[in-house]
Parts: sequence; structure tokens; C-alpha cells
Amino acid sequence: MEKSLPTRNFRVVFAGSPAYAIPSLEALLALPGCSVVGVLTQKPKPRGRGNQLHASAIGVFAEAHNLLTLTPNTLRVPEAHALLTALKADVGVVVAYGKILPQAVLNLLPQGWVNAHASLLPRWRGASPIQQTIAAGDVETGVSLMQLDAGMDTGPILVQERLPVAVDETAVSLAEKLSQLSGMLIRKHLRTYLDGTLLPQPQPVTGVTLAPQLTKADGHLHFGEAALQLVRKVRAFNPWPGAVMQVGTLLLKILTATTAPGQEQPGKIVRVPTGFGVGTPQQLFIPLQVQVPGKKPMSAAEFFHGYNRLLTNDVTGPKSSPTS
RNA sequence: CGCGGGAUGGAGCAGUAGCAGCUCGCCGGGCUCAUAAUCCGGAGGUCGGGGGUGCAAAUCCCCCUCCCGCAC
Repeated sequence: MEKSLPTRNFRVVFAGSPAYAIPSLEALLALPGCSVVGVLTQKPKPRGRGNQLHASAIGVFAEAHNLLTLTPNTLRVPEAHALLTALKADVGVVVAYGKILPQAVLNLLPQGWVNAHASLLPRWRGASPIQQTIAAGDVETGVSLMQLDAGMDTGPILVQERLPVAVDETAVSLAEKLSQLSGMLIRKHLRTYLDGTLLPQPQPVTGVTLAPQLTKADGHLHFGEAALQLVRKVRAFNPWPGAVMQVGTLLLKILTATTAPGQEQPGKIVRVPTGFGVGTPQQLFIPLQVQVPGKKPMSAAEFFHGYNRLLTNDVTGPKSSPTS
């Protein structure tokens, strides 16, 4: 007959898909006073060589922890709503689920849905905050714990935690840090939110930027841009959608790159000790690790050795072979 | 049967029937001009494996083994 609040057990449904979301789900599982009563994730899709079905990383994790897993095709039908309602959850936590939660679903849970978004909102609302952060050269980013509303990452903010962006940061390295940070924010702040002591604050109306879903076209390097900007794109778009440049007849994927002093016609290829460089309006763009379609990654020097025909075909003519 | 690429000296690649080559590395020597040093010479390959067709196969046909890329 004591006050029930401190000992109340909250029922939580988690929604997430890639490995990025795992630390957050782990945080929930370890959170006192909370029970994960269901996990919402993308259904197994044909992937990999041979087109075999693969469950999402969260799906695999949930299976291993004997969690109830839901993989609806869509959340816009009454059947999906019924499944969620049956869980009798108090709150939902969303981390990189990969589907929009329609208003009808948001309304299903008494305490709504909480989302950990990988940027300092309202900067980089949308699907690719991590990549955009790096591509834009931001020196600082973070995770925003927020309440979902019907908009795209427009809901009120519960708490934000900042994180410096390293000068050599890649989408992979930054995602790793933000993934951990998301789990930490959930561990530290979800309970106070549920207890009603952490109040959502509306997002600022200024400073809004959008981070739309990336496409392969975003990865094409154009040498009218400064070398530094191109290097940022290489770091931001690896592994997806990948930064590529046209070399002769093939699309060369650039895995790592740097800049070097120098002035060459934009797009002009020059020989450098590490392999080759490309002229830009500011400095030279120097690929370091590259990948030919269908091939394993190799150094730019190795690429040059094997493909120098492509790189130099405008300056070398056919060799005159001695006859007789 | 999702689409596709590959296996050729230590590395990366050319080579669609007629002497197995290129860039780099490696070894020996010359020179000394640092920062892609350079010049001369040299070693190193059962062309993934097995069968077949041909006067002749890295190359064409069949089988096998292994490797890899793409998908958001």
C-alpha cells in the first residue's frame, strides 16, 4: 500500500532493426523497473549471395534473448495495431526501426514512443543524420532523445548529449559511438521520463536541416568540389552508398582518401607516390584505398599498377613493336 | 535456381588459337642528380584442377574446386 510509482514495472516495446540499435535494446533489458514485452523489427529479407533470408540484427538478438518478436509488413493496418495493443505496453522505444510510425500507432501506447535520433535536433532530421554530419564537416554532433510525433523527427526533445566529431571520422566509426551513446541516454533518462520528471521541450524553430535518404547518386564525386569536401564525402558515404569516381570506363569506389597540396585542372589525373591524385579547385584529391566493381579493395598504388592503361591512355600511344 | 565478376611469376593487371606480356616489387651491378631517384643486367609462371576438340589451347567445349562484388 505504499506509493506505487518507484516500484512500478513499465512494459516497454522496442522497435529497431540494424546492429546500431542493439546497445539501446541491451540498455532496456538492463533497466530496473522495465520489462521488454515485445520487439518490433523489419521482417527477414532476402540478402547476401544466393538471396537467402536474413533476419535483421535486432531480430537475431531478440531471438537469442527469447523476446517476443513482431515483424509486420506494415503498421497501417488494424491487424498490426491489434498485435501491438495485445502487448499492453506502456511505452515504445524506437531506434533505427526503418519504418514510419503512423499517428494511429503512436496513439496506441499511453506514454507514447521515445526515439533516440543520431543528431542534435533540429539539425539533420531524417534518415541519414550520421552521413550528413560528416559530409557537412560538422565538428560536433550527438544523440537526441525525443518523443515521436507524426512528423519526421519533429517531436519534442527530452534530452540531448553532445559528442565531438573526430577529424578522421567515418560513418562507421561515428555510428559506433552514437549507437553506444543512444543506449546510455536510454539507460539514464527513460525512467525519469516515465516517472514524469523529465519534461519534453519543443524543438527550436531555427537551425532545422534535413538529412534525406541517401541514394547512389549522392556518392558520385564531382571534381568541381574542393578536395577536402570530397574526402568528407568519402568518409561519410562508406560503406553506403559508397563514394565513386569515373575512371575511364569503370566506376571506381573510393574507400579512403586524403588531400595533398597542389593545383591541377579539376578532374585531371596525376601520378603521386601513393598511386594517383585528381585535380580539384582546391588541392589534390588523393585516393588511398579503392575498389573496382567485382573486386576486393586494393591500395591506389596497386590499382595504378594494374590499370594504368585507363589512367594514362590519353598520353601514351601504342608501343611500336619491333618487326621481324 | 536474384544479378554479376574472378583464379596468368611476390602484388595489381593485359592477353579470344600460333615464341607468356605490362606496371610495380625482388636479386646483382653502375651512377649519385634527395623527396615517384635513375641506368644496365637478372631471377621468378605445371596460365586454379580434370577431361575433350584442334597441327597447335591461357584462349574453344564439358565437369570440378576455390574466391569475390552488387542489392538499402
